Amino acid sequence: MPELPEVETTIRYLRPALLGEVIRDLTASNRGESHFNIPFSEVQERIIGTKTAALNRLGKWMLFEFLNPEENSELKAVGHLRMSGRYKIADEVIKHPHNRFQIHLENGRIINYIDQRRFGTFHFVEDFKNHKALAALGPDILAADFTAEQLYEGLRKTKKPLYSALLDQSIVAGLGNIYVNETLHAAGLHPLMPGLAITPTQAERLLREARRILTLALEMKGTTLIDNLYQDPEGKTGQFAKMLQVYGKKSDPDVEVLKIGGRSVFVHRNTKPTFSH
DNA sequence: AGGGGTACCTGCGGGC
DNA sequence: TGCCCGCAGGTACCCC
Repeated sequence: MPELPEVETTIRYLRPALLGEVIRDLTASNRGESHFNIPFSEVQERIIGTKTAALNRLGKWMLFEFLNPEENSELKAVGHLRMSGRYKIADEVIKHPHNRFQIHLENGRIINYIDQRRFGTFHFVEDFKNHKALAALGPDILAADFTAEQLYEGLRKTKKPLYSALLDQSIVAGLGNIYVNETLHAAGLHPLMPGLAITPTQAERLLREARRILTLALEMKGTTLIDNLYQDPEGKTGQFAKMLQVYGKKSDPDVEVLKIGGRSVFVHRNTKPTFSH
């Protein structure tokens, strides 16, 4: 589910709720212990009594930093929402069959982690550099110093179709299925075009359209589709779904559904598979 | 090395 | 109605 706009929206709500607040307790329910990479009792030992010092985003990954004020020691964790994770800020432990764990703050607020499919992760690390997936991550697509030239270099190295190359988080981080579909459509490029066929002009257009779409999606607090699975930490749904041009439009006669790497890809019939520019 | 297929888990909607 | 299949916004791992 969540891609860059949903993760960034989540972080923007969580930051003011978490930063500087002492964690009084951590509880789990509905098999929520499975989200952690160490035994739950150890998670509790480590995190209780700390306060959140930082929360940042890299691609779709969430980087947590906690501080133990007494020992003056640092604790780091890497979180991922995967397909169905979301956080919900409340004054109680939300009654929900998918409420997996809860961060209880000294001020009475409770951060609930809800995840239908339980793919999401909350892994403690010695250092962010040691985290395999983070270490392999390419530049964040919204990073100010990421350029169209870099995107061009990244894409032309692979013979993968553009669709797969843009999903590849080691080339550029942050895009998922929805925003890749929308970006390719807006840029007028066919998902099956080989990455190595990209031109500098096309890479520039791709980056410009991706950033335009992501920025708009951010303003609209992300995309919520089936079952309201994605909600921001205040429980509101993202409004970008109404802006989608191709993603999920399987009943639109102007949109063709392809299968690439086992996933559904939506192409407008105006988008020609001729790979010239 | 890179790329494809599959697994992880739960629930929903469509077709029969 | 009810069952079975396919599908869902992501990544990790195995295999060639």
